[in-house]
Formats: sequence, structure tokens, C-alpha cells
Amino acid sequence: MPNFALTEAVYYILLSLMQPLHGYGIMQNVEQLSNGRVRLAAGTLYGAINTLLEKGWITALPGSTDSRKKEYLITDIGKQMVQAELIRLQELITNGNRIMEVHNQ
Amino acid sequence: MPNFALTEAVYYILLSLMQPLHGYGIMQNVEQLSNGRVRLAAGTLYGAINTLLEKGWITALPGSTDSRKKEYLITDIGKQMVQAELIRLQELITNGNRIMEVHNQ
DNA sequence: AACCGTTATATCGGTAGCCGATATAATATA
DNA sequence: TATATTATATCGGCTACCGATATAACGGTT
Repeated sequence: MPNFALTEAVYYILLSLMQPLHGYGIMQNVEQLSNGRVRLAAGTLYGAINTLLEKGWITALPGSTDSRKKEYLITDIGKQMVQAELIRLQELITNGNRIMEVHNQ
Repeated sequence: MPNFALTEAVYYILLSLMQPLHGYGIMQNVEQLSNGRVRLAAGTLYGAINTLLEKGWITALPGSTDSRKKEYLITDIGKQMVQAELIRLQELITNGNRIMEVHNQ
């Protein structure tokens, strides 16, 4: 019941896949998207891609020109997960601000 | 460089300890604080308390009336971590909203 | 064609955090 | 005194992340 929190890595991977991208492109996009703060390790990225495929939150697109590249895209379910995460994040901030103000300075 | 993200459990534990509380009180407070969404398992709670003590983000208060209860309180460092987390969370939301709007419907 | 740096995917072992179960004990209540 | 609740602690298992390493394809240069 509690645990539908997304990790930062998964969150940014899903955001990146609002456009079609291959793994390495996700890596670069996440770093840019987060103003250089979040750098995905290779193990994190390709591990997460596999679990997200299994969950059906992202899907693999058919072949590209470059035989190395495998492109992915977020699914409708994946988008719903991002929306739910945005709500959860907003709750964290609201609760955090409230508590910090009550016991303030 | 990337990883100063707090887990949801640690975040709510730190918020709870803006007031003096013992472990079990934290459990109840976190559940209430999160509108019943986050329920800490015992292993999570007492494990997190130990790592937070080691990091100096919380401190143990001297004895209470009830010989069972051990009370804790957030430290200045802990408060700084919560403030940093609030900024990180706000960035996640800002980035998320921007991306979701750009590729909108 | 041969070389080389970059791009790209994949796997592995280690570590940390969360969970649920279990154990144990002190306190409060009936 | 018996029982339920409160309270802390530990354990094994699972998942996620990390950094290192391996492998290969592509692009550009000579």
C-alpha cells in the first residue's frame, strides 16, 4: 500500500522517454534535464530499462538505422505513473513545508 | 555527486523529529503526517534511526519516564538535509511539469 | 584499409535500504 | 494476575543503485 514511490533514476528515465530515445540517449538526456545533477550509472540505466519493460511502463520501438541503438518510449501506463508521482512529490513538499513552518525558524 | 536524495522513509522520520519523539511515536506520526499513506515497517524504522544517529542527522535525548521509550530529535544538520531535499523535490516537480507539458496532451 | 576515439549495450559483485516476520519485554488495563 | 498494547530489536530476503569491466559498432582520420 505505501510503496509506489519512484526512484529518482526511474522518474527521470520515464520523463526522458516522453520522446523516443535509446539507452545512451536517455543517459545524456537525464543529465541535461536535471541540470547535470543526476548521472545514471550504466548498471542503473540498463537494469531499470529491463524492469520498466517488464512492468509495461515503457515499450521498445522497432529497429533504427544504427544497428546498436534500441529505442524506447513511455507507455500510457508509464505516463500515469509519472502523474501519480507528481502528486506524491507535491504532497511531500506540502507536508514538509507545513512541518518546517510550524516548528519554525 | 548525484545521490543526496532522501528516501521517503527517512524524509518523514526527519520531519517527525522536528519534535521530540520515540521510535514508536515516529511510526504513528509518519502515518498521520502522510494521511495514512506511509506506514513504516519496524525494520525500516529502527534501521533508519541507527543510520541517522551515525550520520548525526538526529540525536538521542536523555532518559524519559517510561523506561522503554528512547526519544530522538533532529539536529541542525538534519534540518539542513530536509531543506536541501525540499529544493530537490521542487526541481523534480518543475522538470516533470515542464516535460509533461511540452509533450502534452 | 587500418586505426582509434566515441557511442552503445550488457553483465557482475558489492552495498544499502526496505519489508515482513519474529522475538522479547515493559506498561496499562481489565 | 492475566491480557492487550506499546515499544525496541534483529533477521533473512528482495530490490535498486553503483562502479568496473567487457564487448562491439560506428565515424573520422591517416
